[in-house]
Amino acid sequence: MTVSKAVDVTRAPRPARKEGIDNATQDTPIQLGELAGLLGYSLKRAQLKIFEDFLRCVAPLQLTPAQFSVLLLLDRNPGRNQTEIANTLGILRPNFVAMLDGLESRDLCARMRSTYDRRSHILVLTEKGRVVLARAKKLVAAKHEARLNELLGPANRATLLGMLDKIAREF
Amino acid sequence: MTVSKAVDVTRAPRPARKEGIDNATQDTPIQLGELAGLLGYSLKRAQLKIFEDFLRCVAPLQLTPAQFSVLLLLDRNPGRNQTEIANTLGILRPNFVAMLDGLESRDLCARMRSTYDRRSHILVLTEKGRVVLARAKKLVAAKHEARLNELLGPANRATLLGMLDKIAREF
DNA sequence: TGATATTTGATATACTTTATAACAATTATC
DNA sequence: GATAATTGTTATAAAGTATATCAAATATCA
Repeated sequence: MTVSKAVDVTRAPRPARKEGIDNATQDTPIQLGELAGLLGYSLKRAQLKIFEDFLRCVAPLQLTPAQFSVLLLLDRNPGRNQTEIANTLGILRPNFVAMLDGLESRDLCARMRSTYDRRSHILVLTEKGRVVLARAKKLVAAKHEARLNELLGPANRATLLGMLDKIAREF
Repeated sequence: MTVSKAVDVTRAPRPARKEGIDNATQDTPIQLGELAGLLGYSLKRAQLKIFEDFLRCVAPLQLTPAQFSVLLLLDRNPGRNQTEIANTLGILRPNFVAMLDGLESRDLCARMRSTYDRRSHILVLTEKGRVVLARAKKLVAAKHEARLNELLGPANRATLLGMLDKIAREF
């Protein structure tokens, strides 16, 4: 229904050539044009690639990047509640509930009512959570980040990280 | 229901101090820890920031980054069909249909049946589409990319772009 | 040539991510 | 002590992303 009437887009029907403009360009690669200079475009494509690789590397542990980041934060910051962890990661509190449900049902972390503010749930890693996190760290370092180092070199990798952090913080 | 029993996580109830571990850490900023060294994490945060800014800068034209990228490709690559454009942008063909419906309903582009392969829809920018794209390019260059140049400097921006492209292509 | 396979755009559908409003329980404020 | 704010939660919706399937059209090849 959104399809317009059939129109010949070829500049002119040339009987001598068998192909119109749409066929003539078929073997030519599509030009990205100014898209190749757009930082946001490259950023998005690179991010997708890196998340794909992260998922592959850590597949044996069935952890997404977001789940891994939660476990990391819980390990480094004991005694924090849901709101604090979610805010730090840019996760909205309502969405963090289901995410924690998943981690808790796998016995990777636990919620405990704070005795000082009974509204809060203090988040802690379980023993299994610590084990899984340790394994995940090793996989990420040995497979994921190592592959990045191989591609960019340590110095470039550090430079890249610095610029990305600057954008994330100051932009 | 997923909430575990109330447990006091404070190491020991010390009567002399009014605050347990969960309260004592409340004024301390959360430590990102190794999260700060994870490229994927910084990449994601930076990408979100950049897309937010893109949306702000181009808000008068009501274009998302994805829509902008489609218009750019159509302008540079006349005579291509939906599959070619969608594949280039990493958009799945079924999802590209609704996206094109939106652009076509705003008279920014049009589908035309190819006379050489009547299965295909040749995509073309409308006159309005060209005008809107030109305005969008100016907004992006003058506001969005200019701000990035200000933050990073032209040389660093080019370096960043190069590394992101390398990741997107070779990783 | 004609039967079979492939391609194209489209529909239906589902899952994930992200976003907002509202609620009960609890705590803070004045 | 009344009112406001916070916490975790539920419900819900809008995007984004993914797969299977279909009819029409084209390609393949025996």
